[in-house]
Amino acid sequence: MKSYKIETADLVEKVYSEIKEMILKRELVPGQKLVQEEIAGRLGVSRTPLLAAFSKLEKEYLVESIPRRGFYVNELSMEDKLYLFDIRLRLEPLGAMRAAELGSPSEKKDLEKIISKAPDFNGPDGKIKFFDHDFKFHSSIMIMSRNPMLTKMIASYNIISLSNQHEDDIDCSVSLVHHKEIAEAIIKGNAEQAEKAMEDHIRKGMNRIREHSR
Amino acid sequence: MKSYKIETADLVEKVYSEIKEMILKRELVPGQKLVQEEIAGRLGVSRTPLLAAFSKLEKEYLVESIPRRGFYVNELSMEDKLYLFDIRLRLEPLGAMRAAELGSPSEKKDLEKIISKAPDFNGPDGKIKFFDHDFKFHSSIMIMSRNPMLTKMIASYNIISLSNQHEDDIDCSVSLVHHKEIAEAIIKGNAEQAEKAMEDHIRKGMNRIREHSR
DNA sequence: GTCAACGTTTTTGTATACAAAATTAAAAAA
DNA sequence: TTTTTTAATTTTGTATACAAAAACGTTGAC
Repeated sequence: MKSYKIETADLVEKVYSEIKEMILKRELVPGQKLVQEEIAGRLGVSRTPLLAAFSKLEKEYLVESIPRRGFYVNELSMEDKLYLFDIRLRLEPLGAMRAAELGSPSEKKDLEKIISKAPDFNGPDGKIKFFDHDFKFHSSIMIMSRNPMLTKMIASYNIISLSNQHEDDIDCSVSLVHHKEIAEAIIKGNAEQAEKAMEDHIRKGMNRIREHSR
Repeated sequence: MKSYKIETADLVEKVYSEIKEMILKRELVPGQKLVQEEIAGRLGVSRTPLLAAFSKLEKEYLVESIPRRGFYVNELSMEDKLYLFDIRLRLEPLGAMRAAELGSPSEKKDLEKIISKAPDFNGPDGKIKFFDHDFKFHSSIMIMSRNPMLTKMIASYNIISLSNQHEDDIDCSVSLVHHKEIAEAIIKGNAEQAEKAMEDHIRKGMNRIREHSR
């Protein structure tokens, strides 16, 4: 049945964020083919807005289009991951620096809260919870940077980076210590220290990936 | 008449680049409404691939979607441009550094050639020619960086073209001196120097824009 | 002459239709 | 059995159809 009521302001945008979220939540996993009718059915839309949403996601490296074959959740090779890290290694420290300079007191309080209210990451779904926490932490810093373009860019890179990360190559406890250091520098308003701490954090992640490949 | 032959590998991509070119060449001007049937007719496609192309362009900030109103060519504000510059200031030095480390001898020769074969930028269309030259110079360094994501990112955000658009009286000669310094460092394989020189160059451009706003 | 109300036309948003390509399944050959 | 061929099915790419919203024009009131 064809319904001609306009439910949302922008269906393409809605579909786009829903798929993005599904990728972050690992309901859609790297390498998986996105069969259009299936996804469309699941989201209750037709293929027209879906195509537009896929095209947006493609620009963020979240999905890959293989002509005449379809769209796939992007699966990063080792090299791809390192390329992405090279970029994150430059951009996230910038974000942290700006966050220290420009973040509002209330934002700083929220950041503090994210750190202190971190749940327990042991247990069966601990890794998933950690991914979620990690994403939230990084995102909120980018938002604090007051550079909306940077925020959007980093958000998508982090999603694809996280979704391609193997569960066994993360070490929550180490990351949490880094996070705390970064947050402290930002809250203090020490831009240089925040930048450096973030750079360190990303570099460690990069090294872990590099080691894991051997 | 409905033709069901597949002419191109990817029509969305083709339409996207055609519109992008029209915008960058100012055949479509900021603020202009992109009436779908009209553009579709002009490009000989239907509105389905057009919507996807618009959605991609929206992610690059080249067009803006106003729900139920349509798509409009977007004009970047001064602030937006500075946000982009902040990003560019981090990414292009990275590209220059990697180019110095990883660029092949033949690529270095080509870069040398771009510098030495620079045309005369005086005269009526000198500005256009300079933009073209500038774009080629920066792009080829990004390609030399061997990081395809970085290359695509810089290209897709049109960071280079957009930064220039703004300047009515750029000082070619200063830029050309910078370019020469950057190229020399890259050719020598001095990564650190290349990085620094590029950072300097971008920062100068940024300052020019900033001053221009007052 | 300005403005409001109403009808007409255009344009958008989204579903659907359908040819061609890709995939899968089935049948035939080695 | 394994491989190859061929037919059936699914899926993609893109045009088209059509309801709802927006834009435009016209008439009539003030």
